Amino acid sequence: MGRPPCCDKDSVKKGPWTPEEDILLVSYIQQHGASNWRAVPAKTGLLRCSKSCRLRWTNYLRPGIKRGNFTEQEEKLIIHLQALLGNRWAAIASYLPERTDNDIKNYWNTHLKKKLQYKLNDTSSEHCVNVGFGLPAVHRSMPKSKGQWERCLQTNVEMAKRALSKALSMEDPMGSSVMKSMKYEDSHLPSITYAANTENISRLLEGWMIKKKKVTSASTTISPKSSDNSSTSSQMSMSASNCIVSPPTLLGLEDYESALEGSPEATAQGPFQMLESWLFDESADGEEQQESFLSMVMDEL
DNA sequence: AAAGGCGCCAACCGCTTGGCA
DNA sequence: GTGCCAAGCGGTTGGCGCCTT
Repeated sequence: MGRPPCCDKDSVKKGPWTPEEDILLVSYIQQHGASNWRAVPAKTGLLRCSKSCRLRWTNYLRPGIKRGNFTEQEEKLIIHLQALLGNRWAAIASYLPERTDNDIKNYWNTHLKKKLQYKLNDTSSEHCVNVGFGLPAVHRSMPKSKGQWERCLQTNVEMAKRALSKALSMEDPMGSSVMKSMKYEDSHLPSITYAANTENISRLLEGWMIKKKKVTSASTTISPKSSDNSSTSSQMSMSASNCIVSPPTLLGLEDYESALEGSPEATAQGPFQMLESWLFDESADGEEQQESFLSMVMDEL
């Protein structure tokens, strides 16, 4: 007994979406909002399953999505965040306004992973941690012996902290530009580079975006993707924002904490203290701490 | 010019999570 | 407490286009 299919597979269309389908979906969502996906195929007449509709909207049609080449800044931020969070693409995407988790995941798998592997091969393999900025996830480069493993872990934690520090640093043009763009996103619209087949849709949505932007521009809360351009897309990214507070899951919490005890950085003052408790203390109110951490960082900018 | 290889990315699959009755 | 359903998420796949021979 396998899992039942999410939809009636015989009558469901698969493969690339046509512009006509896109328009049907967009106009439905304009009228009814992006909720109750199960009803979407029936109401729109689309021969697609609800999941497919949701995915199409989330990844390509929703306003405010930037497509095309990743900037160097975005690339660096992805690398840093991947080192911190692992393959939690939704969490990473929550720090990159305008990019979807799918996009980031694809970019990581096709470009960044290879790039980093190449760099790693270039550098010495004698140290247990070849992890600088741009390293794979913390849990990836685990040496075999326990002593090595612990040293490695400590270094990784420190690296991760440094990576975030760099990403958030005022001095670092990348960090500041990213954070500032998060803060002031509402004041200047990004250059949207939709793929050819969605260009028309984006034009179609333009008026709607402007209308929605007026409603949301009052919001000044600093949290990942908090300044999404539309109320609908805010809805869509809500879950992604919510999930960023969990610590990496492949290593035990105790391991992280014991590793931190041995690290001089563990006693660091300022934002890192909050970052650490945010990262490592699951029992705490993570969301609240995350908010205050980010607010603190933003205040410093 | 043609064929095969390869990389990229849109879309799918299926597991997990959260909400509700 | 339990089961069901909808939605979220990450891994994987398949097709298309570009590159190389």
